[in-house]
Amino acid sequence: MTPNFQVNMNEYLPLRDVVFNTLRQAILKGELKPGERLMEIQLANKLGVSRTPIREAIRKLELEGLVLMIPRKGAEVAEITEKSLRDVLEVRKALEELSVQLACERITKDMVKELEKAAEDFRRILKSGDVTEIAQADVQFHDVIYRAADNQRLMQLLNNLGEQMYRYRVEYLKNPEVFGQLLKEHEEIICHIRKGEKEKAVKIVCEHIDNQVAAVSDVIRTKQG
Amino acid sequence: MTPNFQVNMNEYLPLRDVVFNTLRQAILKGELKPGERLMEIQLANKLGVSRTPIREAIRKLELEGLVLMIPRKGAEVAEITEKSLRDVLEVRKALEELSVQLACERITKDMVKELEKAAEDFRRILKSGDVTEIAQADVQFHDVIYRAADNQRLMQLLNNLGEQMYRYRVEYLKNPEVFGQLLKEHEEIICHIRKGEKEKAVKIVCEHIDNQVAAVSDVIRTKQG
DNA sequence: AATGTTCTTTTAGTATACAACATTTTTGTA
DNA sequence: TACAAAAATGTTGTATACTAAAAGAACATT
Repeated sequence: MTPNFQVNMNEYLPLRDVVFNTLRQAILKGELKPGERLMEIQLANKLGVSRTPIREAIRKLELEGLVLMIPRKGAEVAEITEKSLRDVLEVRKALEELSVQLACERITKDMVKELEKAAEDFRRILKSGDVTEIAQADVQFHDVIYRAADNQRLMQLLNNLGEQMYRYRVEYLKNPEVFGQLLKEHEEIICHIRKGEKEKAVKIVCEHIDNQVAAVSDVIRTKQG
Repeated sequence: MTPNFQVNMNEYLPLRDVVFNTLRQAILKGELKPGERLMEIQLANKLGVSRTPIREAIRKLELEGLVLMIPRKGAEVAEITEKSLRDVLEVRKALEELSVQLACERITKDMVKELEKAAEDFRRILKSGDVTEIAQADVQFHDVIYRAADNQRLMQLLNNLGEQMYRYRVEYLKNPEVFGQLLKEHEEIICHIRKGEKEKAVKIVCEHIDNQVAAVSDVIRTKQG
């Protein structure tokens, strides 16, 4: 179910990737705040490694746009403005549309079953009320759609864009009113995908994202204002 | 008068970025072929630097999908399959659509002028017949549209996706029949953007990309078959 | 007191050394 | 001759040392 987290004990992970994931999570969860400097020696000591893996991890974060490099000065966590978030969401909407369109065309019987199972899991976890778990279950559901779309590159980009919004998605889910809405949207999406009704499925996804855009904008404005 | 050191600052590029650009160009131009191993010491000697900047450059190429890392083995130039290219083009089409849509909504008078100038340049360079220059002028034209869309993230992704196709775009342009077609499409796009005719502009762009998909697929099949 | 200069400290940029691991080759035995 | 085990070779992964540059503090000069 979760190929990304099925960690094989025999599988080797270079330190740079461990550091990369650690720093990324820290940034996305807000533990490292925008504007904060990332000092190599300090981070190296804190994580118990040398500067080399730290540097290589920062190079990757740089290309992801999560950190900003200032020549001969160092790296700092990139600022997140309302505009930068709007930018991300515009792109994400276009790509979510594409993924659901492709899923309609390419989904297999097995994938439909997986999708139904993901929706079932989501429904169950929704009752628990644990925001983190709900967010994860929501990601799972969308991940099945991404895989059904059968486009590696698209999946990679969507995962990336999704993670960029991590902290805001959690805020958004703290409002229990959206639960029912989300569930309904999931059901509708499944229904349309199963029947291959491309236009209708795309329409639902658009609304889905638009709702998020509105909610997230609220969160941002509230935080800043 | 105190000399201005800020200009010098801007001219400074870390070695890793020089290496990054160099390797990237080499891969995109086909000098480094798919499957070829990237050995750090060898590259370091060749470029006259130490291993560190080479490694950091490879980290960035890795995240761009241009090289594939095999743990404890090293980096190799990523294979380009017909499927991986189809994947890229599907995403690119969705994002080009988005960019032209946004451009219709947001373009300024100055930008319209820039766009006309870019089209004019393209027309002029087309006559020279130099494929590399034509490709560059085409990129310029699209770049103006990207900027008019006023979405940083979108621009970054489109530039990246565009570069992935560099070598195939050049092949595509070797067929002089496409020149007239391209020019016509540019004119039409400008016309529609100026009038803010979103749907029509999007339609042209779709055709534009679809043509490229067909042409590139041909090139791939010919090379492989 | 304000300003300018120099020295110290800190940090990134780069090179190199060393260890862990994988692959290949060689050698010994059946 | 074939096959397996062990050594040799080469490459990456990680740590550290060295250099250059920028920021900040202290001191001197006006």
